Amino acid sequence: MTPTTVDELVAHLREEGTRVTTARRLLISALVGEASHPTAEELLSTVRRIAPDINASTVYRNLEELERLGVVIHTHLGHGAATYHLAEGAHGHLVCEKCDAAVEAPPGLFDAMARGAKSSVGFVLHPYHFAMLGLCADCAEAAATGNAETVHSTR
Amino acid sequence: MTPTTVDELVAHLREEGTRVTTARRLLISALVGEASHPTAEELLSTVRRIAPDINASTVYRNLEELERLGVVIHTHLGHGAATYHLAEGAHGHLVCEKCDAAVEAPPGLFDAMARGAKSSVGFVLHPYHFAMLGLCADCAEAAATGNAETVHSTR
DNA sequence: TTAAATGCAAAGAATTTGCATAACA
DNA sequence: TGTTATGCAAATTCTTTGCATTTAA
Repeated sequence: MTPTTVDELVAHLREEGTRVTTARRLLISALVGEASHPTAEELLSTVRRIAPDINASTVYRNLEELERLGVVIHTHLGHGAATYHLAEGAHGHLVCEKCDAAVEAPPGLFDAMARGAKSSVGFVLHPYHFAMLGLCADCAEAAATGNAETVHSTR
Repeated sequence: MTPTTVDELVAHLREEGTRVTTARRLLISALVGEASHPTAEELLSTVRRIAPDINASTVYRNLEELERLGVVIHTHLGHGAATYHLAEGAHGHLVCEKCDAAVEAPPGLFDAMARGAKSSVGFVLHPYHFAMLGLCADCAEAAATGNAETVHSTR
C-alpha cells in the first residue's frame, strides 16, 4: 500500500505539502530504478547524468526530507557512506568484513532476536538501520581452508 | 586467559615486539580503568590529564595497533564516533535511537540469529562490531503511551 | 507572490597521512 | 644505533549549514 512508482511517490510528496522539483523527481526516479544500495554520492552521479548542475547538498537535503516523509530509509553497511533505498521492502543486511559483499538478510532472521531483546531487557529492535557484519560464505570458507584468497565484491 | 591488567597487557605488547611508550601505557591504563564506552577523543582526554602533550593521531594509531594485536576492539554505537574497549569481555550492544542509551546485549541474544544466518546463507556473524538500534524500554513505553517525553541518556 | 528549494562555498566531525624529530630496545 | 613511535599540520571523507538566488504553487 506504500507508493512505489515515481508517479505515486511524487503524488505522495504533493499531498504532504512538499514541493516537487526537478532534483527531487530525478532523485526519486534514481531510487525507484535502483536495485542495489546506492550512497548519496552514487545517487548524485545518477541524477547528474540528466541534470548535471544538481548539487550534493540538494541530494542530502532531499534524502533527509524523503526520509522524514517515510519514503526512504538509510542504512549503514559498514565504515563508508550511508546507503539509501525506498522504505518499501526494508530488510536487514549482512555485510562481509573481508570482501564487503552485502547480502540481504532472509526475512525472519531477526525475529527470534527481536523477541529476545524485548523479553529480556524490554528493548524494541529496529534491525535495519545498521548492518550486521561478519564473513560471507565464501570468505568464511576461505578463512577456514586457511588460504587468504581474495574474493569478489558486490556493491 | 587473555591479559586484562595494565601489566599483563604491557607484557603482551613487548612479547609481540611492539614498543612500550608513555602514550601507549597511558592509553592501556585508560582502557583498563574504563567501564563504559569511550570514544578515541574521550580516551585522548583521559590520557592528557597525565600527559597533556599526547596527540590525537597517536591515540588513533595506538588504538589501531592494539586492535591489530587483538587487545582492543572498536564498536559503532550509532552515528557518532567509534567506541573502544578491551577485546576481553566483548559483547553486543543495543542502542536507543531516541535517547542514545547503550544497553549491553544479554549473552546469548545473538545465538539464534547467528545460527540462522549460518544455515540460511552461510554467513558467519560477528555481532559486536555494530550496535543494534531500536528503542530502549523507557522510550518504547513513552512512544506507546503516546507522549513524547524525553528520557535520560547514558554514554 | 511568497515560502520553500537550490547552488555555492565554507564549515564540521571523525579519522588518516606525510614528514621531520624524538625515544624505546 | 637503528627502527619504531610521536607531534604537528595538512589532507580526506562524508555530511551539514549559511546565505543569496531561484522556483513551484
